[in-house]
Amino acid sequence: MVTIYDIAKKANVSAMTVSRVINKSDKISVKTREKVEAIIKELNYLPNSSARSLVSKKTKILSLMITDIANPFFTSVARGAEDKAMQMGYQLMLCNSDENLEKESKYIDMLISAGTDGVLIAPANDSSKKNIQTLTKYNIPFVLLDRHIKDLKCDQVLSDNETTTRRLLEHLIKQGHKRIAIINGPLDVATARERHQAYCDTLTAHGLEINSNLIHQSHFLQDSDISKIIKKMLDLPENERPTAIFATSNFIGVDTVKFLIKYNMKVPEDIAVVCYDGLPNYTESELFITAAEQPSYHFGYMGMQMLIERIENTAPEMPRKIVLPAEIHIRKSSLHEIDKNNEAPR
Amino acid sequence: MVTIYDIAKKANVSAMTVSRVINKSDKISVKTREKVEAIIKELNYLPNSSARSLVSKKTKILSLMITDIANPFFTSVARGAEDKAMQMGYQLMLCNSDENLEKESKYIDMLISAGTDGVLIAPANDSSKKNIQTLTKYNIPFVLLDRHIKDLKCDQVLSDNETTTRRLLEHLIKQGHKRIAIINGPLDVATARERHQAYCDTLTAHGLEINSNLIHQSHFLQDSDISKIIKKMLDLPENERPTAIFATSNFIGVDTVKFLIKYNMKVPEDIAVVCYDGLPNYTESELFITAAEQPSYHFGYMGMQMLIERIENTAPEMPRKIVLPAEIHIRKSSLHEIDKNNEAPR
DNA sequence: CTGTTAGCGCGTTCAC
DNA sequence: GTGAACGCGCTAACAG
Repeated sequence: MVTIYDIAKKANVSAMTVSRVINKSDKISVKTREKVEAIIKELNYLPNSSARSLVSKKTKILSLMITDIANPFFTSVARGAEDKAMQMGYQLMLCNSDENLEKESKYIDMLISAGTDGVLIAPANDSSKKNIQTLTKYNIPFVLLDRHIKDLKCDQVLSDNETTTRRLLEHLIKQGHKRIAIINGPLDVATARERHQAYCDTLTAHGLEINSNLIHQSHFLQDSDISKIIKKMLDLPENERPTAIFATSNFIGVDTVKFLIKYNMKVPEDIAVVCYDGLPNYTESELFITAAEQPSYHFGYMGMQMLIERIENTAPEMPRKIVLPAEIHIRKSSLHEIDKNNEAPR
Repeated sequence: MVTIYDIAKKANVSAMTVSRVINKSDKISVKTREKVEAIIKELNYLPNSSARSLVSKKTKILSLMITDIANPFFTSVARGAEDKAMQMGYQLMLCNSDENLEKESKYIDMLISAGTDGVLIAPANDSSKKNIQTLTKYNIPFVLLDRHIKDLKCDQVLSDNETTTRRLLEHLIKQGHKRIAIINGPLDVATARERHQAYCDTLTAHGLEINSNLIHQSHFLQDSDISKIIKKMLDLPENERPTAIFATSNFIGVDTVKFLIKYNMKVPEDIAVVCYDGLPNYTESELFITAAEQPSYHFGYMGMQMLIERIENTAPEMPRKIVLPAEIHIRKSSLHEIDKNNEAPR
């Protein structure tokens, strides 16, 4: 391994001078700088980050903690985060918590041990607060991604859950739907809770009843057990069955449609579906599900930007909150005027 | 920051004893071990990886270099790689080269500087050899992923390009197709080259002519300019037009179908399509494109496993080569007996 | 402008 | 079983 001493010896200068050249100190004569730089190139010298970090307490490593890289939302977040990190001269450490607190905790410990400069984190759920406070104990800056945590003062980049949910539901209401179900993630996750609240508020505001038979929780991972939930709702008497379903995540939305069809329901004729968050259009066909498309790349990109600004002390003292709007794309899964006569009296 | 000295002082032992406890040395009395362990827990001590690395020359950081995390193939690879790394107590550094040699080179330098213990790498192209040799110069183990590089002795986990290509084409040939086009990635990428070779070999073996008007190269990123290529082929006289197209990657396949439809061609009636590598089925509908589905998760998982075995010296001296088979899924895009009379004489 | 000294936190080496 | 001294590669602080 080549060290600054090897360079120093060959250049007839001290190690300190080499260090100064590497760190672009300006108090170096042009002649020695050029001499040293030439030898650095010749010997293919690359600084040892461990040694540097030991002194500087900085690693130039940032971390991204997400709950599932297989979810296209987070894939795109990762892409954005990585682009920004790279651009600013940082490396990115990737961590998948699988919505699991213990895994998250283990990762946090590893990240602290590795000396990460900062963490962009989508917490598994509200109890992640404890894991995040471990970061605080070590003075490691972090930015909350997608999922808010109560009473945690920090930078965050979030989705506009209230507005987006309301707009999706009002689209359904405008189509004549009165019995709208929600299939949600666990309520100890902020996004699920906020979407739940907005769901209740919007129905109430439009004079619609909130029926607990139409409110269901699953989870956000890919194999969420939607089948049972659908079955349960289809078993309701016809005049209590939902005529529309609000799915609060991409995977939930896809599975909802899948199982509706499996149980011989027509979408949107029998039951309409709208979905919070979209999926990439890989297929040749038109997209089918009405979805609130999120700017996922920017979640990662802007989250990283805030994190780096925080680390490099170019950010204002005050915590910043970025709320990214979603774009509602109305598609076939919700485009069907329901038959008003079919509506049973309440 | 808590150090072993803080622990030592509180436990009335030397730092060395603490170090031995942490590293699970057996030459420690049970009593002191327990005392030290209690204080470690109490003080939330986490070892400083930089200091450790400086001494041990190991970081417990592995790296994954891929060309695009937005490509579902690599997303899944990343998932597999991360799972294995985590399981074995390593952290994963993620790098996107964007099929770009310079970006790849810059990343390699960063990784060396960061002291990565090993790299699982899908090289951008044949010229990546130089970047990879930099790793060798620093004695950093690596495993080639997906893309072979000539005369590079190393562990590799690859796709069975020859067999898979042949089976896809023979399926088309069996359907009666005689003019089969190929839309490929750049030929300085091993997978593209091998699929090209297998394409030529298979056609020849079946007595079909190899027509340069039906051989096209684009690239593997998402916005590959397939439109022009399709247009060019549709501009051929009817009796020279392809009746089927072999797309050598998932994104190419999707775009091929998309633009065929855009130019008013019916798939598969006018032109059939088969594709090397699949895409996740997010939609409610049946998948459409006939595809060779690759076990992408295992590319990552097994690649990491080989890498770790190499690092921990539990691997045989000899380089290992794992070839993972793809599963051919025949779907609608290629299920149409072509009209034999429509075949022009040659 | 350049060099010397000391120390970052830990593990290796060699004593006891 | 335990401890003291040294050095990993680098940079901050000071000296010249």
